[in-house]
Amino acid sequence: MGWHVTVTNTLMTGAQTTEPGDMGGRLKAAGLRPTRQRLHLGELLFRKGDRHVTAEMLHEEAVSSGERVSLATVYNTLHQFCAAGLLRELAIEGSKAYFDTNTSNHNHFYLEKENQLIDIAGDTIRVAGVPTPPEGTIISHIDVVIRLVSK
Amino acid sequence: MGWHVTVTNTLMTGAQTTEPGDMGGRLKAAGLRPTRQRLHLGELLFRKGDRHVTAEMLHEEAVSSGERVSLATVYNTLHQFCAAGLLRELAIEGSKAYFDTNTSNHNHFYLEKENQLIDIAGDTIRVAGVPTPPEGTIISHIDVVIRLVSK
DNA sequence: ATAGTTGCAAAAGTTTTGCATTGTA
DNA sequence: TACAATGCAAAACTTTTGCAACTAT
Repeated sequence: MGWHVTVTNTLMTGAQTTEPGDMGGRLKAAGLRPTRQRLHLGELLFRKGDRHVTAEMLHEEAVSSGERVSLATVYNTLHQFCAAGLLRELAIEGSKAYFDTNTSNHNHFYLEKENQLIDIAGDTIRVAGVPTPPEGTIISHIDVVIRLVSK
Repeated sequence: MGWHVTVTNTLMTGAQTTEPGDMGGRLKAAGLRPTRQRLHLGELLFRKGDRHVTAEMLHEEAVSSGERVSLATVYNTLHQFCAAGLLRELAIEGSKAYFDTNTSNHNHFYLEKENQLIDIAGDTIRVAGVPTPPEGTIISHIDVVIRLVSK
């Protein structure tokens, strides 16, 4: 059995989230009440193009920018946004969840030293040779993480 | 630019860890003193073929089998084994580290419902189209996790 | 002795839960 | 007024650290 793979070389250029629009509308469309905290967190997440944040980072940012919000609410909001399809959760490192504002199919470089994630556009990397999944299961999604170290 | 990939379909059959041998020797070879706890944890890890464990799971197993050992020591031991190249740490799920007794290059199915990992032999999956890493960095390692859900 | 190592109690870090409060109809 | 949804303090869970006890010269 053969296979053809066209190799491209594209990094994502950021800022291709669905249009920031008015947060209120977006939240309602997702079935979430547009509360003060959610509006503020939504602005922080989606105003600046594609982002990879931890709960701790977003909380710090919210507090710095003047919003009174607890870390617990940031966690709950991030999970609600995930459930609503506005965010995707990434497992990159034990004991710390990252949330990605880009929910389309794509992959990541991870710079271990800097704890930094860089998007790789979804049509760049090809994965071939995936075995048939065990009986009774189907593939939900394939994660590829390319771990980088300093040269 | 073209590419050929031969698609195989191989799951790992387990029990292909480097020979269990005597743990004492293995630990010494890795530069670790063969203490009672390390010997016992090493037996649990390497006697049974390839395994994917969390610290909590291994601790529970050790205690059940009669060893007096704290969870902290299990963590420390797992990390020492990793540093010595006897184990590899996997980031599969936020906030829980898995340790794999198979340190060779291979990939994983992850069954979300059961929290179960299944090895896929290293020569099965091919990843093509990886972009050039950012200046000053090199690829240390590519993780592919195929997430499964019940049909 | 003593220099280095080990194992664990306690501390730190991360995430989830329970419920008083708020918001909506 | 009733009913559901929200936000956060507190609880739970996961991991790391500091140091007393131990080991091997």
